[in-house]
Amino acid sequence: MSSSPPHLPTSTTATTANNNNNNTPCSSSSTALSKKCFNSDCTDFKSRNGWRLRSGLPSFAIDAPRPETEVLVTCHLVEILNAYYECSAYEEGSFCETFHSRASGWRCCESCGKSVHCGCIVSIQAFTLLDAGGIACMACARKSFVLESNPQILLTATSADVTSNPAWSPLFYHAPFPERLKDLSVKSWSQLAGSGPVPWRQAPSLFNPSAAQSELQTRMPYEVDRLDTGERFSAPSLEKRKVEDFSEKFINGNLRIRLQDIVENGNAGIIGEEQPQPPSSLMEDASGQQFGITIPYKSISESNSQIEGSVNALQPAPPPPFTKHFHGSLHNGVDSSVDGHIRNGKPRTDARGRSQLLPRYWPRFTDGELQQISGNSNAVIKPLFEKMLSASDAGRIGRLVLPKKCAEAYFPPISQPEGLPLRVQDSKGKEWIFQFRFWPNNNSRMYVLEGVTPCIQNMQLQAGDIVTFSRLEPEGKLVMGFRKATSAPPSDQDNVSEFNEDNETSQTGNGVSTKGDAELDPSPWSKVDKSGYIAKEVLEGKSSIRKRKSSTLGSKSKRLRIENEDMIELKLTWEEAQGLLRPPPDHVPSIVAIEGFEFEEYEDAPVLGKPTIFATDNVGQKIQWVQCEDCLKWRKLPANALLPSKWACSSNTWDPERSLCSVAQELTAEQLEDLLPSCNLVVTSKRSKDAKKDIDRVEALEGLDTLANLAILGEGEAFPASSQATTKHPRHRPGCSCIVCIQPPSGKGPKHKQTCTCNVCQTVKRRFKTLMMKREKKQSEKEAETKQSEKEAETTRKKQQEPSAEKLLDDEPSPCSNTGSESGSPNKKKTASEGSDDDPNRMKSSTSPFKGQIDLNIQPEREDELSPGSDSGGMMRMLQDATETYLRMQKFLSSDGDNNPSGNHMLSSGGTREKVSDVIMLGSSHQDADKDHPPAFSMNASASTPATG
DNA sequence: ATACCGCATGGCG
DNA sequence: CCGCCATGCGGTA
Repeated sequence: MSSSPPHLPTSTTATTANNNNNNTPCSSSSTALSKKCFNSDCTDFKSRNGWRLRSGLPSFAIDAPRPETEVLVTCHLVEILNAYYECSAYEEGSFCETFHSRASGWRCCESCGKSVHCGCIVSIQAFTLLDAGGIACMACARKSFVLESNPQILLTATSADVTSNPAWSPLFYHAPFPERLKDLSVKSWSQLAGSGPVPWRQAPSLFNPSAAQSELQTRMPYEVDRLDTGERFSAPSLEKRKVEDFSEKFINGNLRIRLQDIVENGNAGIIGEEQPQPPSSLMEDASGQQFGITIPYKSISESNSQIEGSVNALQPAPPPPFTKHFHGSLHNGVDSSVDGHIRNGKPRTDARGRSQLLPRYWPRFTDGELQQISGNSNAVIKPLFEKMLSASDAGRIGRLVLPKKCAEAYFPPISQPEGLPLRVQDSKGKEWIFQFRFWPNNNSRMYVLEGVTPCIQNMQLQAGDIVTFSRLEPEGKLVMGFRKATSAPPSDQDNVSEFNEDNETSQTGNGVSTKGDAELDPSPWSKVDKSGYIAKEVLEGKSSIRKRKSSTLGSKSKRLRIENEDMIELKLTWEEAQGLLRPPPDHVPSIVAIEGFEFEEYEDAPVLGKPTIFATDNVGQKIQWVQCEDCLKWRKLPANALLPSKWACSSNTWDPERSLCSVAQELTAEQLEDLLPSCNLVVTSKRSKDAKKDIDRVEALEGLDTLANLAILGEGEAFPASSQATTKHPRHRPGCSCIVCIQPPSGKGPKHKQTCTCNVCQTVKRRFKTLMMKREKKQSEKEAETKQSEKEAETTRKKQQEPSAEKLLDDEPSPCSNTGSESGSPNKKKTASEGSDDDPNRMKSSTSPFKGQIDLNIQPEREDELSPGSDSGGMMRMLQDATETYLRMQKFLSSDGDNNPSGNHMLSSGGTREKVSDVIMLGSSHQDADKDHPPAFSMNASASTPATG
């Protein structure tokens, strides 16, 4: 199997392009890009996100413009196949005007006369093809974009030169269109799709080779029949639904193309058709226009030369001896060839039936597949359909469920359930005989191929792989090929990669390879795509297909849409996260550009920057607040100050006066309080202000930490992080900082030893440590709050003179006694919760199985999120560190004025909340009898005395 | 018990 | 609501 792009940028082509053109702005390496925009007019070239060819070739593998005859091709390809046009002009859609200005392909809007370049990825959304011929710019088209009322408009398409290149359509799968263009592109695509490159329509001559041949002889080499369907287009848009809606209108409404008219008159205004390419090979198949194009458009003749020229130019070799005419046969939906397929008194397939073959069954043969199918013969290959193997199909039952319409359209008619044996040749030329039959099913039929197991096994197919059916003309032999599943979650045959940009292993095998199985990827599912998606997890075996509809477009589409949204979200946060990366001290990073991304490369691991709080001071100057590691005081720094992860007052070179921890904090507690929420981070706490402030801070840190996490992920994973799709549970969104998400996908990459000091591992460790510290802090705060609550409760009770009703459950250290004193750090003891506990806070603090111990030690046990045994080794060490930090924090908080004494967190909410006593009780008992007043904690002045031994 | 066959069921578009 | 089809399931060999 050729893993190289069989379509256009075959490796040969790409290589040739690179070799032949000294202007190649880049090396052939995929990792070292020069940064020159092909657009000579570009003045705003920046490193922007590009995408990778499905072949895995660098997206810039296609060369810069070449001689005029190739310009179109080249530019299209370049545009289509790569994102090298990364200038703003490209993104803004003005690329054509700046780059294509001297190229052919310009047309004028029939309405306003505006020149529009027809045939590049940028312009594709800018015009629509008029039914009557010519184009209309989108502005004009929209004016009359009343589909139902104006059947004239629709059929958009690309200009002839574009339509000649079926490869461009896939671009929509990949092109990182600016969001604002998406809708437009979708619409355009819809139209384009509607005009649809459908090489593959009903094969009236399927079992009538002569008919096919005659047709072939009367048609252009690249001619392809137009389908009177709106469904036979690949729907690369991000929202297939739109496309489908459109197609429905297309089919059912006035937009329906009158194929017959087109065919007969040749000028029905329908432009070229485009072969829906297998998404897995979209990019590779730029030269696959052998599917042909029918361009009844008046300019077809003039375009044909271009087309052919383009094709030839793109092919690694001169036009193959064979012509893979993917001619569709003419039919108006009731062609005679299927007239014999009468079942139940009605035509076997009516026009609509044939025209409504689901896109997922569209054949998406790659050039390589076709070539290999045809071998060196002059056979004409007619791709019929393809189907992704379901678990059932690939299972041992040996029955391959055939899409009904496909079966009825392309397989011999059968009238008896027993069907008939069907001889099928596999990609290696081996012949198999399957029983083609059907089952009555709900007044319908369910077609199956029986006895496919040997073949399936022979081809080493599994669920998720795709079997393709094609036909050799004129002999009419059925050929069954296959395509190993893409590395991406293929999920569906149509639009397998609507968004996924993974192109590297898009075709791990194709069933038409004649090179034997050796080239088959033995574990196609284990491949990890660029986005980190582990297909194996998704589609491995039956489980992946188990949910039978999970592989349908819809669900996948939704999922992908979500992922796409996530990608956007992640991208944003990624950028933010980037801001947290700091070079190691005294390190000057070298800048490397990888696929459009600029990276600072450090010899040492970059460190996570100290999270800071950006603000604007009273004079309007942008500043940031950073907290000293040691004294926990907040210091004001210039906004542009880059801080290491560890920062202390002593590093305050910006404000020498405050470079000592002893210097008072500039920020008042109130200011800090105001400041912290300004982080725009979620504050869910309903606690008192004092508590809230700290919570906020924690939240802020958490948020930052999450960002840092992204950095971690980005660091460890392939860039760009924004394209990473999580294979984690849906709950784990990008940015999720849970322990699961911060781990590299299982099975991905080499295992990291515990002693590994790689960036990822170190970062993860840091992350864990930070996590622990945060939790320590939280816990401590809760403890303090709880204790305070108890104190107040005690006080209240004392005041109420009900002390005797309380039962001492446990000793509790006094947080008050050690305020501002490290030496007084309490050996807090938790009280076991007895009876009901309406106080959620206390509930939490009471859940510890540990009593009478330093609460910090029980932290890991209390943390649901953390498995106690998850890191038994370093846990205590981290906890010790955390403890130190916590103590410092306590000290800081306590000494930071009266506004936020940590021990004074009043739990203000909750009607049953305990009042806080300011009296330390020794040996007093809790009042647990009263369920409305859950037992309060008693305080033990003897903090060092554990209650439990 | 197992495999196969044929049909039924139900999710989903 | 309907049709498709993935899969379940009972009957049979």
